[in-house]
Amino acid sequence: MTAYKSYPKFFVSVDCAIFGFKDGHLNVLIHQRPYEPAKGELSLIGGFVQTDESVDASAKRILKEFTGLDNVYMQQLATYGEIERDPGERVISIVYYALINVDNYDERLSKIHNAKWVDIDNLPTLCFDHNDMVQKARRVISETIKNEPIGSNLMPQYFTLSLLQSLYESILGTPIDKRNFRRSISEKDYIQATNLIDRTSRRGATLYKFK
Amino acid sequence: MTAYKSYPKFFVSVDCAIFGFKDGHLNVLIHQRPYEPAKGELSLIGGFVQTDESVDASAKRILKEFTGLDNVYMQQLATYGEIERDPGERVISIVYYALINVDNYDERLSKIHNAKWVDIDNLPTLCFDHNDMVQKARRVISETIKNEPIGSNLMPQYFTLSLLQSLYESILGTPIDKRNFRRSISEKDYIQATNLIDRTSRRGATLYKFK
DNA sequence: TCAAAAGTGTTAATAGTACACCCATGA
DNA sequence: TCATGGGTGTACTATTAACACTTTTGA
Repeated sequence: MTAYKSYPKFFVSVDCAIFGFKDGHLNVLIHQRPYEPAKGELSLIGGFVQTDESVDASAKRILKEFTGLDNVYMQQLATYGEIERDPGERVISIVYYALINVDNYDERLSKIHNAKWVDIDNLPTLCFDHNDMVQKARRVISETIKNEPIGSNLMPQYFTLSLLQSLYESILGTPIDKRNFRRSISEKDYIQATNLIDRTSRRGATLYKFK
Repeated sequence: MTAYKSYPKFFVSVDCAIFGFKDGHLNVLIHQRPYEPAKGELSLIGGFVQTDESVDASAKRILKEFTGLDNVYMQQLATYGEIERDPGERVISIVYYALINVDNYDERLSKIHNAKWVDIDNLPTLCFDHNDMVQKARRVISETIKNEPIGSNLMPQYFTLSLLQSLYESILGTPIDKRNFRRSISEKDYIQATNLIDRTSRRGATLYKFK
């Protein structure tokens, strides 16, 4: 029926750059590779595509295994296909990035998988081409956050404007003027004030939520 | 050495959305699929990744086979991984888009491969998910041309400003004011006037080239 | 002489950037 | 009382959008 028989087949993996906002910085979830090659080296979260799932479904499954989360903002980033990118065997890797609220993240799973959050500005050396993947994801997120309210995926339900600003600064990697930031956010109409007050600062700050 | 043995392998193809500027419109190169499934249906240019080439190299090889061209502007677009996207067998497809100067294109190869140019605004139904691929590529090209001189890949060596404007209009799918277009192009400093005059219009128009 | 495409500036609106002080409160 | 982070407005600059007439020349 098909004429494909003579063509080669490949292992296809999915790697996920999972981002969370933690301690005022954009963080990415990494773990120690549990198998050879590069066993014990630091790696993005990943796994192999199975025959009974689409590539998108594979990415969702892997994310759920490592975080316990469903219904997460996740986008395909790029495919890495160099012959020797994995020194063990040839693996073509399709990379996704996800934005999660770290409050919802299941800490028990992080224990099981040896996973930890690392500040994107102090990223250790990861195995293979995984550092490239993270940097590329960050560039895409930087562009996206200028036009879309993707911060809603990273913020807690209620947050102060200062915290939201620190998210933007951490993603963009540049300081932002407080007054300009507040004006541009209020013009965009993504968020709304609540009656709640954050009392961790002396004066207290209005808590906002995404619409 | 590796723990991958138990994972499945997949056919991996590359599909190329090859764009050219022809008769005042953005066109894409399609052909009739030469093998089952969907033999005879219209399709983007494609082929299978081989073991001795990276995915990028595979895309370049396929482009060269169908157009005779090397050193072409080509970018990875996305990977399509639905289980049933190819009704014959499961194939994961990595899509690239390329921008070529149709004057350099080898017409003999188009005969051999049954290839033809079609206006992107009158795209016929293509096999599988190929129409989605073309639309996605067009969106990316639209965004890119606002900030980068990628028109240089599509234009003939010498061109009038009216022709360049029609390229932008065809890519963006919207009319552009002539004076605003000329100002914005000249501010960007991508192109330079030559001494040559295009004589196909009565008055004659200055010919430009990309720097 | 006229049809057809080439060429050319100004104004208004919008978006983005720079910048500094007072306020409320808990320690 | 004072240190800390919360909150606020204005002026300038750059970018984008809207808009119409004159020029050249081959048929």
